[in-house]
Amino acid sequence: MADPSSAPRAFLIADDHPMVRDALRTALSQTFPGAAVALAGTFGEAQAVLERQPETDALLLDLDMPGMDGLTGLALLRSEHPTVPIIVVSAARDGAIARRTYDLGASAYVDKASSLEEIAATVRAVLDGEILAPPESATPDSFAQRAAQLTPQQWRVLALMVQGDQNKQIAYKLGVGEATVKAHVTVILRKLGVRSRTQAVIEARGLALPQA
Amino acid sequence: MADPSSAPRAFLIADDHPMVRDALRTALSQTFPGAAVALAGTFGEAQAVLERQPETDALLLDLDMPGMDGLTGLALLRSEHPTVPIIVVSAARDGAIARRTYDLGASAYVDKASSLEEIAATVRAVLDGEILAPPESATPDSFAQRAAQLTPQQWRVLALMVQGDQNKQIAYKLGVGEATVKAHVTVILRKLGVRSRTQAVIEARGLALPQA
DNA sequence: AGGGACCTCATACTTTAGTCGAAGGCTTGG
DNA sequence: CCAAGCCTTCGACTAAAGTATGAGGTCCCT
Repeated sequence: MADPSSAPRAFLIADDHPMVRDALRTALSQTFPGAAVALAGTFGEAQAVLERQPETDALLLDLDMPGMDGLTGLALLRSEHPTVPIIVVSAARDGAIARRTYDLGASAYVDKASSLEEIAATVRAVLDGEILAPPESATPDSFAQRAAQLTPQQWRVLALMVQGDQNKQIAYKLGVGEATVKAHVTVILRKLGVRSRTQAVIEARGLALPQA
Repeated sequence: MADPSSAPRAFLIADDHPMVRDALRTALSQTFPGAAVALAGTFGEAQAVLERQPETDALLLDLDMPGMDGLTGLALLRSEHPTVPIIVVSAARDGAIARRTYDLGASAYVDKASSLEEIAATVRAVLDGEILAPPESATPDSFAQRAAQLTPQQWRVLALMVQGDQNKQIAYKLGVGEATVKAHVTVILRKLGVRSRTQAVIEARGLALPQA
């Protein structure tokens, strides 16, 4: 470990709690001297930062952030920037969620109750190329797996569907025609294995919040 | 106000997230040099610390901590140590909760999304003897209120909508015509103040699983 | 240069969703 | 009694959602 790999690291911390951001930034700065740490407090900010800085070495992502509906946002970031490793930092001590984050391509999952040392160690492991073991995907046909088949634009459409937007509004927000949105919706419904927009929204929301 | 009151301050931070504890401790140490900051990760620990150190100048208390049932724990601490000002630090951006914390004797309520500077300012204000005024009056019309106006049959329809059923299926399950179901849906949407079935389902599910 | 995945859009169509007006039953109070 | 109000029901109509087919464009990989 006597590796002074002075490659300057670039990180992005996405969390809506300033306190958590500060704590994580401090931890990363100490563990990786000279690292550039970007901060984002909303889903949109995180997207913008990644857009400007695609070479980010790791993204520490909080699932409970304004603008991203739980795992939907994670999936969208993953499909937009497949090369950026994402370390999910969540308060949910629910094992099921952890498993689904792996299904959606997260590199690691750490509980917010972890110490900063543990988190730093996890980041280091991810930078070393490890993908912390997905604990045996039990459900062979989980919704998360089906959802992982969506393309970036399809995720964007789904994200807006989940917010209750209609096709016309989605088309406007994405700057495309309504026909295009409909085409995407059709594919989304087929990929998710549901028969209506409402069912898709229910399932996608189930990604964010544990089932009832 | 040019008071270099060098009286060494004593604080207690009660939060189950180590990161949050660290961040708050750092903030307090910088704002109040020489301050003694105790930490607690559970309700029981907080109780023990207060028992040993009844002269605590302020307690920063997270409502979501193991051992205390939300506001119940706050009330208990208040009755055990009426002289210790309590600053509630919560993630719930629900105005109703904030109001109730004041009812139970909290000196201040700050959102976890606040910056460390804001929190430090709040602590200073409380030390100066202020009890921050319980702000806004009301949740003007919560979704629950709106939903309470539904008739029994409308509730049945909504319950099936929330499960992803289509009007035709709902009609069959309730033994009525599809036109009837549609009529109910129209009224439901108006009462809930939404413009589409999807939005109604989103809101209704948020009612069952209260969370962000 | 070709194949493939993705995004885009148009047109035409079927199905579902949602609105409007109206009727009948039911209870309540003047 | 009977009128007023609410609930339920429904048909006819308009709007939105979803499907099918085809097609043109970019980008990337081989």
